[in-house]
Amino acid sequence: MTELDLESRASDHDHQALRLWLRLLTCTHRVEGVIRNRLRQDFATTLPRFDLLAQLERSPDGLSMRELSKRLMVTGGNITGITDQLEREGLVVREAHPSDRRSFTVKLTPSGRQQFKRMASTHEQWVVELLAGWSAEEKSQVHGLLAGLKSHLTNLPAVDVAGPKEKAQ
Amino acid sequence: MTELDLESRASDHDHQALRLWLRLLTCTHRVEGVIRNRLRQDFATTLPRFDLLAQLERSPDGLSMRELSKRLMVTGGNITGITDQLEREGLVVREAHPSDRRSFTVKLTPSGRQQFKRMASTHEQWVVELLAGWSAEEKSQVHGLLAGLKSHLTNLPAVDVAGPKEKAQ
DNA sequence: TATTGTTATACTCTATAACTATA
DNA sequence: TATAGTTATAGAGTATAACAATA
Repeated sequence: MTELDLESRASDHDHQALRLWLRLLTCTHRVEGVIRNRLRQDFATTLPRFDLLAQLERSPDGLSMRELSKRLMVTGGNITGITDQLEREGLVVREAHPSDRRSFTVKLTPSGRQQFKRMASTHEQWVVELLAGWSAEEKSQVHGLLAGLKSHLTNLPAVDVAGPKEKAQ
Repeated sequence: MTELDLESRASDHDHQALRLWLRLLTCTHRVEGVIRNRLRQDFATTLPRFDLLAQLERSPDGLSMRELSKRLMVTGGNITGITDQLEREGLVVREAHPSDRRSFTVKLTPSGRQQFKRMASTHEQWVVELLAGWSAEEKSQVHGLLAGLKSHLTNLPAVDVAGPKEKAQ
């Protein structure tokens, strides 16, 4: 199986960008797949749920549904669904917004915060393990190189960008 | 950094891995999202369909369903579904296997090959454009660095790996 | 009128498992 | 019994659109 991945798609050619992209995709998907599997097996959770909790952990005052939707770059209906699950399980609560009665403030419960911290610490160990193919020096190099790519991607025309369509203006 | 004791250095490296992973994930997802959007808008197709065609393009004698399943690393039922679509659209055909009557050989039709070539060339231009944040020299660096990560990931215990569960033995 | 959030719905992608036909 | 492929089903994960309440 080692040689028969997506990357082999372009192996006959000398197309640098394409070969690089396929290798990048292969590596990222493999790491992501392991993390998804382990989140499910060890914590009975998923990446979007984990990401939502991670956002809340960084915002002790809580976040509105709208703000969560923007940060996770998915549409509101999905945030409603994930929040419903997490609230049922006692990890988060919706609190009434003090001044805007349309809005909720979603917060971690004490138990949710505690559970998330445990998950996050395990998750970080996984990432350390999975990226252990790189030395600290190499990690630093890749991190720097990715900064350049990231800034290039950020300057792309918005029409191309992934995620829900923002209303123009 | 050099001033820190071993313990904080280790912990700093841990955060390094996590930060690097999040940046890697962000960049990859952004590129992937753009490509998915454009495949849908410009060619009314999807990444798995594109990948299946790409495998067939590299195998002029065709591939069995089982072989496609292994190469795309998804289970057989999914290959049946994608192949059904592509066959309905005239891009591929199932041919009887000469000696094994259980098996099909899936091949590109002439029209499918032509259409795929057009898509693949456009797809490559997209990748070139999206990775233009890196110079040729930087692309080459990243490609080399990813080789190290890829080989580390390949040596992970199979139990962790993403994709369908292979029958042990 | 615009915004916040919910509901309903649909589509893609993927997995598991039961099944048929053949080896 | 084992394998190739199909079918059926389920569940993530995501989007769009219509809607109610409120701003």
